[in-house]
This record gives sequence, structure tokens and C-alpha cells, in this order.
Amino acid sequence: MAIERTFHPLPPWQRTDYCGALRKDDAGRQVALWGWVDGRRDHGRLVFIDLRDREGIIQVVFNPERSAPAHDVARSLRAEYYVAIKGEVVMRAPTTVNAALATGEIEVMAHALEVLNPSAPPPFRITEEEQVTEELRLRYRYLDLRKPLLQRNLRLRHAIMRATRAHFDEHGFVEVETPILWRPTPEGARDYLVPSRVSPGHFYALPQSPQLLKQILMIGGFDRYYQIAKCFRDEDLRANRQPEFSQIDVEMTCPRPEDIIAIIEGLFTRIYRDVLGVALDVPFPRLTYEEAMERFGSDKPDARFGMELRNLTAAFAETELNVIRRSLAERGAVYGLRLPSEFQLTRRELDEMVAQIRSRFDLGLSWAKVATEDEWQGPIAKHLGQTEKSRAARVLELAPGDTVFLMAGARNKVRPAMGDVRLQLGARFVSLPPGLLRFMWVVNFPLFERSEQEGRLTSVNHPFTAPCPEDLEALERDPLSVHALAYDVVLNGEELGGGSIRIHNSELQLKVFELLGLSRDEAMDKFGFLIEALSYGAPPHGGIALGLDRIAMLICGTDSLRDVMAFPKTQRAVDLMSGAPAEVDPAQLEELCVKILS
RNA sequence: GGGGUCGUAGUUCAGCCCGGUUAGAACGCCGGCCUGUCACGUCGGAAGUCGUGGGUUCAAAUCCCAUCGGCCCCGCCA
Repeated sequence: MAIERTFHPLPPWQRTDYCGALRKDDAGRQVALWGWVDGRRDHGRLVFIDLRDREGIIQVVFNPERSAPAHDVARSLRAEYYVAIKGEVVMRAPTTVNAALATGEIEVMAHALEVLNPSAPPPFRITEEEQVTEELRLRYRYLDLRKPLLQRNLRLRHAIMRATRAHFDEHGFVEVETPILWRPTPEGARDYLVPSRVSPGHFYALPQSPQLLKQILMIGGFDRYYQIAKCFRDEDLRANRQPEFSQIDVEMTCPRPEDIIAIIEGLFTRIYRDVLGVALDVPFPRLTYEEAMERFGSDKPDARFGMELRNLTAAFAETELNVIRRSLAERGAVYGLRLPSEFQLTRRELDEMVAQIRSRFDLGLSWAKVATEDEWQGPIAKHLGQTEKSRAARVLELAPGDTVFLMAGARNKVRPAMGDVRLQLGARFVSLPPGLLRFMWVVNFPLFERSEQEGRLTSVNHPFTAPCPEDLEALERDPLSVHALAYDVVLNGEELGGGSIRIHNSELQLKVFELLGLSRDEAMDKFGFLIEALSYGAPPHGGIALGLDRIAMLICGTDSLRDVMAFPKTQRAVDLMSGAPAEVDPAQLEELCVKILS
């Protein structure tokens, strides 16, 4: 057919209502609708169409006695045709009401119909009932987006962003945009690089976060800044990690940690109230890093269930068991975990868990079943002395039928491994109420940790984090003992964000770089602009950054980031719809002075 | 970089273990009939590079090897 017969760039009439928004109060009204054909039921004479738009579905009836031309066209409609109709809203006869539909008490008796665009048969039905592979969903993202799940999730995400902007606006924060083309940085994740045409051999990096830019905005006098910022990290993907994601980025002048904490508790309160109508309990509990590791074996504890770790080092002080004695001699520690008797693992499952912990953490997990306080069964049971068994039983509050897990070794290795065991047991046995929200702050992080791979100190947070003032004197003598003015906000075992008070003194900043193995010259080369900026009356400042996508995941009740992003990438960082990344024309590369090696 | 899992009509899946009919089903699609359906019904029809490549075999969707792609995880990443 000639294009001029089928291409209608302008609508034939204006829409009066959304399909899914009509209700029985609208009965008697003449309406004009646009929407997709969700389904067609053709009875030869009567034709029924389910018409769908973003608000929902309504049934449209075509009766040849009402309009023969419209009825004729209606018979040719197919799934996902985009059509405009005019008609009258009428009450359905009581026997024909569809209780499954919000609009089920009414229908539209059509007298005019225009096909605005036909559709090829879709590769899958636009309904949540059909479980289609993620690959196909991503390839035809525009069709998947029409489904209720993504419609709902992206609108919830919009509501989160709206609440965020309102909250910060009301507290005097200014939203400032920062560049996407920025400077490569040595620390942190792998950068996405963009070659510069006008400076051959030089590259921009897409920002991993606007960290330094927001600090410089404080130096630049904005006092209170926020931004919903796109961030980029070229690392491998996970269900909850995409290469490009959004942060709610915040910075303020002269804050105490409690000022940031209060602002963010206010933000979460606002988001949960506005988006879900849920009232949060504030303030959130605060745990020190040390306490979180000691009790949960994690710096992002899931406090929705118990089964906390217990320190059994004292209980095992006089043990005869060789493995444990050896690790205690090396200033190691012993930790235990109690699995209550109502939860039982088979021998096979226990063996699998032991093997898995060995391969992932290179640590030996031991277990025993408790018959009575002094009578344990299992591979290690007969090697355990009476003293440690009864001491451990007291600390862990063991009861007959319980399973006890034990692990000995260096504290900083045993605790995360036991934390992992705890999470596995929790996931396996504890059924959590869906609406349960356990927010918390984890504070008093160490400033540095030792990187085994690189054999040097690295920042736990980032190199711009300020040390606690009372630890300053230990900075050079014992850097690992220094605590940071840093705080993470955690919900249900998921880290939602983290922040800190920053270093605003150029000498201290240079000292920290030095401790991280960055010479004064290298530091000036890579961060000279920051050091220099700090020397011009930089006010003390600090802030936080929150993962918007993760917040959206939790609000939407999904465990995949792809369900809260309009156009996500696959695990190989590919966009299946557009085919990005793609090869480019050799002429483009030449202009950029870029050569492909392989 | 490593481990696991999946890949068969447009879609969802069966068949694969134990090699041997013309590779089936449902939904969808195409055509006919049907005035109250809403998972409409009904009659008929079309539809397949069994992800790809190689090997074993008289014979491969089926067994073996490699490879590509989706998902989950470790490493990596706040």
C-alpha cells in the first residue's frame, strides 16, 4: 500500500480519557481513546476488543448495527495494533460484568475506529502470565515495557526521584549537574574511557561517581548540593550491578555525621511515605563496624533474623583440638553459630556447605549436632573436650537437636565466612515477612585495610575520607588502627549508600595519599586540582551517595536491577535491543588516533 | 578469568539418560463459520538450520569436543 495511505502522523481526534481510567461514573459519556489491541474476540457479528494503554484495559464493543464501517475494520484488528476509537461508555449487563477488570462494570460501544499503526505479530504476549526468557524480553524491550510490571516499576522509580528532589529542595539543597566527560582516576573501579579527538592519545573517563566534583562544589560555595547522578564502572555485572547506574549524590558544608544521617533518614521517611504510604521508624539503629562484623560477620548486616555469630575464643582457650589450638596460637579467633533444632540439614547438605566454604574462603567449617549439652555428634565431636563444649553451649545457648557450626582462624577471615554461612542458613530456613524493613547505620569504619593482592594499604571507603580526629596521632604509627568518619546506610542486608566527612586540608590529603603508596609527585599529577582547591579556604565538608537503582529494587520488591531500569544491559554489558557496543567506522578511529590491536 | 545452568516451530515446553518412524503438544499465526465474549468457541491450514562448528557411528535433537548467547554465582566492583 502507498505510504500516503497508511502514514498518519497526526491523530484523527483528541483523546478524552485513558482506557484504564474509565469507571462506571463515566457511563453515558462520549469518549475518544487511543491504545493497543490487547486481544480480539470476533463473534462474526459482535466484535470485542480489549484496548490497553498505560492505565489499564477496557473492553470495546463493535456492533455492525451501530457502525458498519467500524465493525468491518474491527474484524481486521490484531494484537498490538495501535488504534483510536470513539464511542459511548455504557454499563454492562449484570451477567456480563468482568470482575477481573478494574473497568469490568463498563464497556465502550464504539462508533468510529482508526488504525493508527498496525503491528507485526509480537514475539510474546503483553501479559505477565507468559514467562518469556530474559533474552527475548531485552531484545524487544519496547514490548516488555508495555507490560504492567515495568510500567509499575518505572513509575515507582519516578515517584522515588520526585520525592528525593522535593526533600532536598525543601532542605535548601541545590541540584547541580556535573560532567559525564571527566578525568580518569587511579583508585577504584575500572574506568570507561572516551578518546579525545582534539587531544590525540588523551582520554576522558566517564565518572565512577561525582565524588571530587561535589567536593569542589563545596569549595565553590554551594554549601548544600545534591544530584541524581549517572555513574559508570567497567566491572563485571551481577543481578544487582549494572555498568551504568544512578546515585543520589549529596554533599554539604560543615556537617557532623549526625547531620547527614538526619537528612538521609528524612529522605527515606519521605520516600517510603510518598511512594508506598509506609511510615518508617527513625532514627535507624546504629552499629559500629566492629559490632556488625562481630555479630553478623558483615558490614551490611541483614538484621531481619537472628542466628548471630558468637565469639567462642575464650570458650576454646584450653582446647585440645589441634586445628583450633594452632590458630589460637597465631592470635586467631573461634566463632560459632547455632542452627535451632527446628531447622535440620542432612549430612549431605552439611558436607556440601563445608566444601563450599573451603573453596570460597579457604577455611575449615566444622559442625556438630547437639544431643545433650555435653554430648555432640559429628566428625569433630569426639575431639572436643568437655570444658569447651559446655562453655560453647552456654555462650551459644545450645539446646538438644541444635546444629552448631564452628570456625577458627584469623578474625578478619573467619567473621565474613561465618557471616556467609549465617546468610545461607537464613535464606534456607527463615521465612521473612515481605514488608519487614530493617534499616541501620554502620559507623566507625576503619580508614584503611591491607590489600593482599597489592601488598599495600587501600582505602576502605575512598582516599578523601577524613580520619577520626582522636586517631590522627596514630596515622603514621599504626594506620590500620585509624577509624574513618564514615557511615553506611544498610537495609535488609543490602548496602544502600555510604558517605563520609572529607579531608579539607591539603597536607592531610597528601599524607593519606602517601600512606596509600602515592608519592607527592604522583598525587599532584593526578589530584593536583583537588589539593590546590583545598588550599583556597576550602570549608570542611562531607556527604553521602545512595544507590537509586537498589532503592528502587527494594521498593519494587524485585531482586534484579533490570526490572527497575528502562534499558538495562546483559551480563556481558550488551544492549540486546540496539546491539551496543558496536564496531565503528575505521575513519572514526583514525580521527581519534585509535588503533584496534586484535 | 573461573564454576553452574539453560538453548528444539513465533512463544512456552516434551523428546535427549537408553542413538533408529515423517521431531510432537499447547498457545500464537493464516483462512472459514459464529450477536455477549473476556484464556471466546468451532472447522481447516501453514509453520523447524533441534544455538553454531567439528567428531564418533551404517545412523546424532539424542553420545563426545569446541564455540556462541541468556541467566545465577566466585574473582572483580561500594
